Amino acid sequence: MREILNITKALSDENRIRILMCLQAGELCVCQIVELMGLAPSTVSKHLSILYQACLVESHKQGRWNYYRLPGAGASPRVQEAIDWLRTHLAKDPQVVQDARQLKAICKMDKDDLCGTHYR
Amino acid sequence: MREILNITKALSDENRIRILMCLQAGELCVCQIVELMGLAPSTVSKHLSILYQACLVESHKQGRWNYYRLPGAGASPRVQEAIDWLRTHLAKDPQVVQDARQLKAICKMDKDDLCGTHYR
DNA sequence: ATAATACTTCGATACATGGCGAAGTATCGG
DNA sequence: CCGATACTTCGCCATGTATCGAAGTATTAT
Repeated sequence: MREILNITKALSDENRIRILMCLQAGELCVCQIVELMGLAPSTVSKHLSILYQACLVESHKQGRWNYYRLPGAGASPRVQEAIDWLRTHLAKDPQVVQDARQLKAICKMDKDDLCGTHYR
Repeated sequence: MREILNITKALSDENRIRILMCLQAGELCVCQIVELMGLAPSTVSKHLSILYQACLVESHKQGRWNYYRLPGAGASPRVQEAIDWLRTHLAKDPQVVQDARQLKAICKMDKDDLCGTHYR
């Protein structure tokens, strides 16, 4: 029950769902997600940690950058099915489609420039 | 997105998930759910209205009793899949199993006696 | 009608959650 | 080592949510 609730609670916030949907395109580093969502880095970090606790994302550190991605084939069925459910029913969602479009632009930007705009 | 969030928000509370799982056994009237959950009738009513808004339950009135049940075959895939996901991954959950057991006893009780204990 | 029943809605309260900025941590460049 | 970078954690505040009891509504019994 605890694990199921971790998942449903994690999915009960629009911003966290948007983050998950964006990760369909491949792994992203935090600064890219911050840019996309237009939220404070600390807020995004919190969202990511909630998704991580629920096993809805995996992360790995590479130098100064933390990358997050959707869980791989080794993930539990309850997690995979939950993500598949979202993918299926949000594929045409306007917000999700727009995020995917904006994400393409963000991925073309230089990562150093990106982070530079979030901190000073 | 709104509909998906209605569902995930509705499922982000343990008591509401317990209610849904109990309805697998068939439709129940509010007083039976109140007895099972050990919550105030007003609280249960609120939970049921949230589940109803999310289309996760259907209801019909029969005299003074309001019955709630899981959605039928006409329900949207997103709702059916969500409920199936819960069923699958909570089938052996201790709380869910215990609720199912207690529910059998409650269904044998007289409905008038049941409601009599919740109001005065 | 009147009273009782079976809820639902309302109002208040306590706790949980999302948001931010500031401070802390880990890594890299010079 | 020292400063800069890329986060994460902490502390705070505003909003949202779960809960209850009280009041309101609809139906049935007398």
